[in-house]
Amino acid sequence: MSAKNLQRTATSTPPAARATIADVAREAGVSKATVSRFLNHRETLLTRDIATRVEVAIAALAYSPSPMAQALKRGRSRLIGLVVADVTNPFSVAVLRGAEKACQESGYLLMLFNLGNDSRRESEAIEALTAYQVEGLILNTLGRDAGAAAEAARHGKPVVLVDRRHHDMQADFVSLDNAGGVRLGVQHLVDAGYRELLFVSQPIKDVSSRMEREAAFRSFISDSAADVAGLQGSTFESREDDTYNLDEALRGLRQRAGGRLPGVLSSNAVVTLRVVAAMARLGWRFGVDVGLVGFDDTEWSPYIGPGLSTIAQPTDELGRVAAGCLIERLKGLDLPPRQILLSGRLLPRGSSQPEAAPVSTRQAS
Amino acid sequence: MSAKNLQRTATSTPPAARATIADVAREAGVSKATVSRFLNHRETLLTRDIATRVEVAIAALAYSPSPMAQALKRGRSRLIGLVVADVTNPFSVAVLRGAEKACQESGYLLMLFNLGNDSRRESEAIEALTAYQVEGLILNTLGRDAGAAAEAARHGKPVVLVDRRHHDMQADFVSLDNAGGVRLGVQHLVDAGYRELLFVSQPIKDVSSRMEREAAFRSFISDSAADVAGLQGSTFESREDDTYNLDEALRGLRQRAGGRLPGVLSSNAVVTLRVVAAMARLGWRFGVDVGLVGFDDTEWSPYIGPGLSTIAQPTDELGRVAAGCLIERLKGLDLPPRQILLSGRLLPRGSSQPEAAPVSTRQAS
DNA sequence: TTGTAAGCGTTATCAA
DNA sequence: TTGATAACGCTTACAA
Repeated sequence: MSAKNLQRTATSTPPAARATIADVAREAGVSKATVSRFLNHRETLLTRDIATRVEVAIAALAYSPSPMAQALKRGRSRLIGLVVADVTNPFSVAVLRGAEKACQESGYLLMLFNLGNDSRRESEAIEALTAYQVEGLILNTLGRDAGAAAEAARHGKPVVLVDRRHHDMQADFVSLDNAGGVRLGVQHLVDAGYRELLFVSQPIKDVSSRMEREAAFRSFISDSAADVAGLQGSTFESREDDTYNLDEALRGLRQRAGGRLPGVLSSNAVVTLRVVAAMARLGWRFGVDVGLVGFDDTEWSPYIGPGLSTIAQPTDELGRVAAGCLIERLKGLDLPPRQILLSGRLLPRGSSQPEAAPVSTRQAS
Repeated sequence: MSAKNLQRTATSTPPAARATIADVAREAGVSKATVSRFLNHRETLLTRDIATRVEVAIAALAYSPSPMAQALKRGRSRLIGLVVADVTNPFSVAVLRGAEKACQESGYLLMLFNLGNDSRRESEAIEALTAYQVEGLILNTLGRDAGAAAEAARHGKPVVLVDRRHHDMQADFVSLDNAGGVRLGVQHLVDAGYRELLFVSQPIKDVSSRMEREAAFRSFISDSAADVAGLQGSTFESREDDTYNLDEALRGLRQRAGGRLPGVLSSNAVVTLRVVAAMARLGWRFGVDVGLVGFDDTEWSPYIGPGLSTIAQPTDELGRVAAGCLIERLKGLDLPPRQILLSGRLLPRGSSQPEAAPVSTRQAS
């Protein structure tokens, strides 16, 4: 037993260093190369006797290889970089969660970089992450500064985009089927009798998912105009803290509706909350005064007013699939860029029922 | 200009390798050591002439040092490990956000490991993270399997605990002032006239923050019994999906209250949501039928019923302070373990007003 | 002030 | 089948 080993088993608290491959080699009386072979090619190439000696030594020293050193040597780090535009966004968190899980299951660790909604830092993030030799990147970002991600892809690092497309980037893309989700929501509003519809989103800028949802909304309205008498639609972009214009937009909506029922489709949970706040300010009731269906189901959706109808995204699934795509690529899958669109699920609740239901019939998800 | 450099500037897409210190040395016509000195000791030790040559070469090759190699050599990785019991928990996310920000500001990157509420994987997490040479750990975990974290600390890696104490662990601890928060909440309920109080929490097990809050609740009640006529308190542990017992607990509360006002103090956002669901099932109104103050302010708190009164935790601050503590230690600060308790803030809303207020007087945070 | 060389913990290429 | 030995990209004695 080596001195190091004694230290390790002793109950005193000297800052015991991790055992290295050299320690194991010494302990087992073999060369470092042999230990390395045991680790990487286990069954093949090794005498039974030697193998067990190494095995014992490894156990005795509680040795585990240094991923850092491995990364340096192999170029592979077992690290995956995740860049999110905003960790505060519940959607991002859910993706994060799914991705982290999938990574763990495949033995990868996640390095996280949060942009805090400052899209200028995107290349900084990608830079930092690639410096650490991450093997691939999952991006839930705007891709404003296209160079950075493209650069990573050019370095041969696979990239997966989640929810937000980058303009000119050839990469796997995982997202909700936005058009389908919109159809689900709008059709539901129409079926419930709402006719004057308003699509409310955050500023659309270059966020692909918002653009797609708005486009789908517009085309649904024009496609259905013939079949559904009196169906009208318009759109509104809500800015943070600009309560005035949102209130006005809702007032306008009701006015335009006239005798018809006014309904809102909100483009995500953040917007939904703003609409909720506006309704409270106006003293209006969901369903009765204005109908609502919103993207993103949250834990609190069932408990706001009569319950908020939502289009739930399979968020965990999105994260998991994104990580899965990446890991497939890392395993060598060589395919042209894929698009994977997952379907949303409509959860109808009181906010899309024109007649107020008694409180006790609220339905949870 | 070297061949490598040409590759880099060309617009074709060969998987251009990152420039290394050797490339820079060659380009500048100096030794690797000189380049390294320029990087680490810039001002001192270098001739003006050589320094600029190196500087130019670095710029030309867009060189940046490999943190992996640096880590291997120095033992320091500029990496901080964060282990959270559950990324789904909004509190954890908020801490995550604050911590990530502080880390970024100090040039550290965060490696994330989510336990998904499986506390048995805690040592696995710490193991994985320390293998990557993280310089320190931020733990928002139960610390059931005490060995792992203690091991890390013994390896000389500073550890900061957030929100949850580990039983026998000597480490910096950052948390809400739970006792103060409870006093804030209970005093508010008492002032509003509620007399029969119930503290509802998730199963307490070994979660220190829950234990502390319950203890504070109990002692507040017994301390105030003399001054406040008819003040009574009890506690209830709510299990997931066990709606029956929660409903019963609330019914019991109202029954015990008799002519007095019944009030609930819920121990975190998760529990608050369960209480909200129970109230909906029972068809009771917040404030009027049962008063409520809950730990954790959320974006949706103002919009549930008459608005939920909450005790807001300075979550971002907690994360930032935790990371700050760690970074101080990494810079060499040598102090005995500290406890840093931050105060909560009471946000009174309709749920703690015995008389129902008109909808329009809801106050947002 | 600069260069040479050893070494951090691995893996891979060669001989043996 | 096993063992030296040379990298991987960097830092740091030690020499010059």
